[in-house]
Amino acid sequence: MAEQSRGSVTLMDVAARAGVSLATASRALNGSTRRVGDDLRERVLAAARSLNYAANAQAQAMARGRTNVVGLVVHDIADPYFSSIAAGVMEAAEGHQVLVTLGSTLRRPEREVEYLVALRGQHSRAVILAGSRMDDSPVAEALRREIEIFEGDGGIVVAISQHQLPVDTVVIENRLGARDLATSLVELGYRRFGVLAGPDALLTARDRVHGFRDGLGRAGLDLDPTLVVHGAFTRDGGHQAMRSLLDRVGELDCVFAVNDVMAVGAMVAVREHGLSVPQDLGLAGFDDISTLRDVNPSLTTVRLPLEKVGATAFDLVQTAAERTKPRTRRIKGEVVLRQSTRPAVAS
Amino acid sequence: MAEQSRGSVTLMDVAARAGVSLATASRALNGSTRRVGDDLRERVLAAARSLNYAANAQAQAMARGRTNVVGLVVHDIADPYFSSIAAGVMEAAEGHQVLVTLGSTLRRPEREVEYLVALRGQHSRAVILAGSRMDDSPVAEALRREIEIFEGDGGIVVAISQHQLPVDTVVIENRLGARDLATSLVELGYRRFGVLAGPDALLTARDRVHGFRDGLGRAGLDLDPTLVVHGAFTRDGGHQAMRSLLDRVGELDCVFAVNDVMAVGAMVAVREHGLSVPQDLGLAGFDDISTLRDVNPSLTTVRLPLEKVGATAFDLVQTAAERTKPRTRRIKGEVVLRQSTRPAVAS
DNA sequence: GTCTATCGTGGAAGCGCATTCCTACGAGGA
DNA sequence: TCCTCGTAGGAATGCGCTTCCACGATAGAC
Repeated sequence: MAEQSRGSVTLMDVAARAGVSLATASRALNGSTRRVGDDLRERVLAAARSLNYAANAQAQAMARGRTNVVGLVVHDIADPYFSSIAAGVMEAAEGHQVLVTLGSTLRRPEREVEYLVALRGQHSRAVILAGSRMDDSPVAEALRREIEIFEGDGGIVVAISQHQLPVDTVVIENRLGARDLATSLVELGYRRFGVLAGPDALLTARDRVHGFRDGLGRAGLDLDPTLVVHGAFTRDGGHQAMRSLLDRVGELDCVFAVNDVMAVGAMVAVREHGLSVPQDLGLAGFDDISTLRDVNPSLTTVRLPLEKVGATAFDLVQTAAERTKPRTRRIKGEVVLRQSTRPAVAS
Repeated sequence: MAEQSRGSVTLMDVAARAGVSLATASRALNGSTRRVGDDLRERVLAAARSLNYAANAQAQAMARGRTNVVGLVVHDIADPYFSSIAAGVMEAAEGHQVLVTLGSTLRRPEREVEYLVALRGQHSRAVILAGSRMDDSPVAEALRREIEIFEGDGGIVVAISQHQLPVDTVVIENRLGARDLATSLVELGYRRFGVLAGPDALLTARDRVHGFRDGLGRAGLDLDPTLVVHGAFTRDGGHQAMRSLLDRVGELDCVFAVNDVMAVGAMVAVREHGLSVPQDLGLAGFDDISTLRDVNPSLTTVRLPLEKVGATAFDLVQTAAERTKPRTRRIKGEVVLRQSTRPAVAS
């Protein structure tokens, strides 16, 4: 029997209908340290139900002085890398009575700061910054400053990617993964590598290049700097970067794109050029984006458990109370060799 | 010169530092009908800046009686279909002073209702339900009821997909798109079709099958019901469904998967069976998911402007005040013929 | 049988802000 | 010079809720 009154139903309405005080109604609905008699509790719950009562979350937040909103800030939600992480966060949050709000910076780093301010206004319990750090000191400085304020207000900040900020961080082992990949590729017999390196300012991209060079170095190989071309971290970026490498394709036997999306773009560029992967050129990516697992030839890459990354970040949020100093959780990637790097090694 | 005090900075702190009253500080910061002298305004703004003041959003919401939170509820944020829509919504929301909160139902329809309740508690200005309606009367009934309550509280509800609810809706022309696709495939010379149909309860899937059958019918062709197999709306669902069709592959010359993700799974199944697309079998999908545009052979599909869908939904939210009855915005798909349906027609 | 913990309940304060109402002040007309 | 009107600033109220405190009743201890 829903009784719709003008405006929304308040706790007072519920209390009145149940014939109890505001305090009792509140205690019955949200359970507190105080106990409420069974009969009254029942009456209150029944009243709430019949009135379709939904507690006003802002009023609760104000009265309690805290909320259970967790902000998640990503660079681009349409990018499967981030949407996988987001899915991991949301799944982990499931059943924990928290509301996840999602912000997308559209790849503009200064928006990260804006979101942080907005989330502070919301009195967010925590914010998860899920994107590569940038090599951009003014913005980084502003971010650092705003984080300090946010934490000063009692908020929790968790970062995903590099440990560049003095906060709990889920570190993705980009260097290690790229190094292992390089090692594996050398084992397969490749010797002359090109790299599609992504934006230079993006630390994730840079780490992967460094790690890759490292791995080659351990095998006694050099990476020719002129064969490292930068480009956007997207499919088109990979496509363009690969094209600019095509006239030197004779000097290469394998190309490493610093993420899968770029690798797919590169694969198209190679094909358009009349060459074949892996017959004419090996190709490897990074991330193991699940929607790209079925490209043909299937892509050699470094598998990153992205949903686990998100879940780990959420776990850091949940356990932040006990921390005394910034914690680090390392997530490793695992090389997955598939068809794009040698017919014989088809997975 | 940030002065960090215990707890967060309130408007009262700002007013005190500027040497004005609370009321004046509020008016200076948010501009109201009333004017504030220039000197005082300057003082207030300077004080706010130096204290790193961020207005408490819940307090504002409570005092004003409304918020600028817009809830977006999707079935699965890791699915590129939904993440594209989400990106469209968020981009459209950019600069409109609204906070988008994202909920993922993990494909459990009853969670849509739960989110609606939570968002009502948040006093959300609006909620966008971005997922196919289900053919599930108890849940649908509960949803309908909760929508009524939500709207009774002054909230705006916008749906994306089918116009099954009495709310503003962005209708995706699934039937029309599938019909056009069928027509195009018949023009290409295909005659004997199989369909990987997705879950039967999902109206989006069902509409696409119906539309496809419709298109065939117009060409005088029948769709053998035993060649329509259901399965999950995912890559693996497509893979399995295709496998179950493989023993009858001799009776087929083309398969329509009701979305791209399933089509990709199907393509793998076909390949694993030792057959080739399109030489042995044509294959078409639906959605034109951008990350899947580079599969090889490239996929014939129906392009859906998903970001535009999201943007349109947001526009409906923004213009909801003027509506007198549920509005409908129709978004059409466009057939894109690529390599998966005939070597000669490579795009 | 009285006295003191204990527990369930109600009253009321206060969270931070927008906003209404009120006051004081200055300017302009008579 | 006096009165009136317009305007800028301040005090106070209330949004819906949690929680501290007070109070009465009940139960256990002596």
